[in-house]
Amino acid sequence: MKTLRARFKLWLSTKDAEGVFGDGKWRLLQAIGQTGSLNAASKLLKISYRKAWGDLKKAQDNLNVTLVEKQRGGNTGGKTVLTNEGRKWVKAYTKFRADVEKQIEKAYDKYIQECLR
Amino acid sequence: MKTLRARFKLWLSTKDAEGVFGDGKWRLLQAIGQTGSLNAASKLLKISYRKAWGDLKKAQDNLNVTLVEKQRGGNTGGKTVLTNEGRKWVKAYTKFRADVEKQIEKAYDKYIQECLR
DNA sequence: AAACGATATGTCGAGCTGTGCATAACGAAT
DNA sequence: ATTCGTTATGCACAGCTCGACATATCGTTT
Repeated sequence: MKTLRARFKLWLSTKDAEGVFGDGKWRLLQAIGQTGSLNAASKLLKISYRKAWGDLKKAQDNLNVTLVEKQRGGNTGGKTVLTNEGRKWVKAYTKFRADVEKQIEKAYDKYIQECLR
Repeated sequence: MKTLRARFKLWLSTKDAEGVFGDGKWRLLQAIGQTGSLNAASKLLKISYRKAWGDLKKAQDNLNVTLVEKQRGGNTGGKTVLTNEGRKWVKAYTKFRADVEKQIEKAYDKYIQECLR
């Protein structure tokens, strides 16, 4: 038996749309929070701007929540910053995800490790 | 805000191979247990025999565990049945998965529901 | 008004995964 | 020996996702 480790993906869906919020969008919001720009955030995460933009749109459209405030123009070209709502989501998902990860580790030790002994 | 629900994917990986065991392979083993045949199992799950066979191989190769006993030939053509080891894995993963699902529900209620109120 | 950099959005191609198809190999029962 | 249904395995094709390009738009600053 090789050494195993539990892995997971976690996300939220609505009735009509799958993957409305998850790790990717969570990281994106965090990066936006750090950089104040969607463009910079995409570079930070090493994903295409195209995808970052699409992900953000998908989240906001389906959740009907304003996560960020976007602004075009200006000498800096524009910016994208988190709203309070957006920050609240980041915080909530951070806790959610951390808790789930921990529980999975525990469940793994309890049920899977058992089987390998 | 639309109604949300938490979703997840769960699986096990080794250092060299990703997705060595997970929901798909778990269901496959269950189906093999029910039908006594890899071919029948793939039909039951509505996946191609090609994939079912590949999945099973991947699991066994990477886990170094004999999950099933395969037999070719005979008037029935052949069969595939679970070994004790295989049954043990099914049971362990069943509990593991159920536990994780429950914990995720709880974490969702605790951290996400909170945010939406 | 000109310029600059970020947002906004469509499109084509590359990569991955799974399905379908084709073909062997197998071996107990007849 | 022939038959029959299953396991075994390669390969070409379809669908989907994401990345790379290509533009268009916007609006503050100079």
